[in-house]
Amino acid sequence: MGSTTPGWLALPEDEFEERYRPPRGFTSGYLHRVLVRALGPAVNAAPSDEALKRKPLVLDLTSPLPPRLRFYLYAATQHQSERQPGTFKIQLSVGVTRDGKPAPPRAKRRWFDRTDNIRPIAIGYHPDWNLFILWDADLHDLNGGFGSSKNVQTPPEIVWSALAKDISHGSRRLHGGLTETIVAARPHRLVEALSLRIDLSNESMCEGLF
DNA sequence: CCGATATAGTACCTACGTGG
DNA sequence: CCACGTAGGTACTATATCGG
Repeated sequence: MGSTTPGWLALPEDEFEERYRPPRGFTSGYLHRVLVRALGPAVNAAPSDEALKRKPLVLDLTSPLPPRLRFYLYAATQHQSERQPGTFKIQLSVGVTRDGKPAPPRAKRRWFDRTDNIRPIAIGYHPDWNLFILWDADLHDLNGGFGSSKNVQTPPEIVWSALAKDISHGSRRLHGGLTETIVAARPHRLVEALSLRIDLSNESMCEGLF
């Protein structure tokens, strides 16, 4: 795997965009490639073409990041019709069943795949603004899993802040008094954002639940 | 050419918080 | 203590893209 050096990984930004970015709608292949490019040297082995198409994307990473993470990457969208203007959201449409990980044909309830103790990362990417948003995946499937296409939202303030400062984080209140921390960052600060994300997740796990 | 799957977008419903 | 208003979350539906 490590011997593979895909051409798209080395392409200049604009050329990559021109060649790989779909005109309308965003494919997993494109989004995953953007992710890998953003992580750069932090990625140990470039995933195969097959892996790039498949939904969650498992990447081998270098220190100080965990050796492996499982990315649930979605295109982040923004609606003016939303209650709170500027709110970003992603819809979780992929998951596994409670116990194992057989593909869910039409499973009512789904969870993130935690096989091999690989931490799931719920991440959204906004193609127009080149911004990554990282949610707390653990927190979302602790509520007995999530429905068919669960929406996960982000307060605009975190996004604005990230656009201004390249990286930012904030928290939002969930029902039940839980607090979810969200990290947003531009691609070149994504590695930092990931570290921060994991740090915050560990914190909330300690203080909130047990 | 047909079918399947994923993404985008909108609407509705419920919970939480604040004010009277 | 009750009522009203706002925000968050869930679900459904439509459209587009990809694969067979």
